[in-house]
Amino acid sequence: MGRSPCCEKIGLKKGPWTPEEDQKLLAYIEEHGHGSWRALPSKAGLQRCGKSCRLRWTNYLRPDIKRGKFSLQEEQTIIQLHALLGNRWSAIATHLPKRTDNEIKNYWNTHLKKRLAKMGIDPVTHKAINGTLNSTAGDKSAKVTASLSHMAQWESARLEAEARLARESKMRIAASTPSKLHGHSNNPPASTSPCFEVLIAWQSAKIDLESPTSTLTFTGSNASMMPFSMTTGLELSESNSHAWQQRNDELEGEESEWKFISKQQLQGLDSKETEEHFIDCEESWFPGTSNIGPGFTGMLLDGSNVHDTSECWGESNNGQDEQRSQASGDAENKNYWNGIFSMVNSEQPPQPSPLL
DNA sequence: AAATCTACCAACCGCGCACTT
DNA sequence: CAAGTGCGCGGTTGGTAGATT
Repeated sequence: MGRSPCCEKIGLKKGPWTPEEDQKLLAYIEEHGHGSWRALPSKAGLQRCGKSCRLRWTNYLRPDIKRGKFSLQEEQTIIQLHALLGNRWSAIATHLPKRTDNEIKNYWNTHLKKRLAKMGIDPVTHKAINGTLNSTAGDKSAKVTASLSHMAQWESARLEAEARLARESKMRIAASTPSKLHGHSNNPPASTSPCFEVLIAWQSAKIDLESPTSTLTFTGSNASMMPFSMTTGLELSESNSHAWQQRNDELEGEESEWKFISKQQLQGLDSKETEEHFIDCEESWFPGTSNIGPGFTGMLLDGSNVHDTSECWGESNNGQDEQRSQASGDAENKNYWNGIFSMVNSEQPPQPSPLL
């Protein structure tokens, strides 16, 4: 289908924004919200395309933007998430509060990509280039690659859930308390808790988990197996509740330490409390995750870490102890996903990677 | 001092998706 | 269902400042 230009190009200014233009845009959005970007420039008295205004706002003028040098932790997060997600900068940006996708993309292209290349790591695949890295890491590369593939798959599912939450949250906010500064798709408002729904998505997905190496797809249809509907937030019919509880009970034996949040627990919490509750319970959901290690980057770059994390992710020790491996399969599966979850959502500073 | 190179990053462009008509 | 519209995303470009020759 053909596409009309986003705005009349004739007579519209391009190029760097002046302080006066910034001031106009800022003042207008602070007073009215951005509303329709297409209509904004004329209303705000700007000779700019709406798209340009949106870009200027989201990448520069927004008040919740952190500028300046990236910290080591931020760098590591970017590398780890890039290994998981590839060039999905907006998705990566959701894990780096106050950083924009554009800024992250620029930083990757100008700094991190080159640095990885220098270290002998392919910045696209995050794999060693022709055995540049030590042999231990090379030996594990197949496992790492397989894990990567699954992590990316599951992270995509997780992001779907996050995106859905953001949309619904936005709608709820719009319906209840009109907010002037709405529509920050790159960085969902801090007051919402992706963590909550994300955990549900992870939990529901886990139910279908066969093994860490299984090839499965998660399309969100698993919502029916969740303790409450993804689409309605905290709703749960009695029948579904019962069915869920049954499923929960079935899993209880082998998954005893996996905690499920009851409807009553959920309803008794407001959003903030809910978030805090989940922060609190994260430890019990994912016991021992604080010792996951230096994260994916470390695993990629450091052979010793490969060993450590492969244990966390449920890799058996090369069939050396088949029986024990079989018996501990469930626990390993659990640790596998615990490790991924911990890496992606961990709030604690990762240990410095030896090669960074 | 001037010319050239390099790095950086704000901004632009085109595409695709979701929603509306 | 098709066309139109708005918006977000990712790739790319172009201007500028600093470094080097």
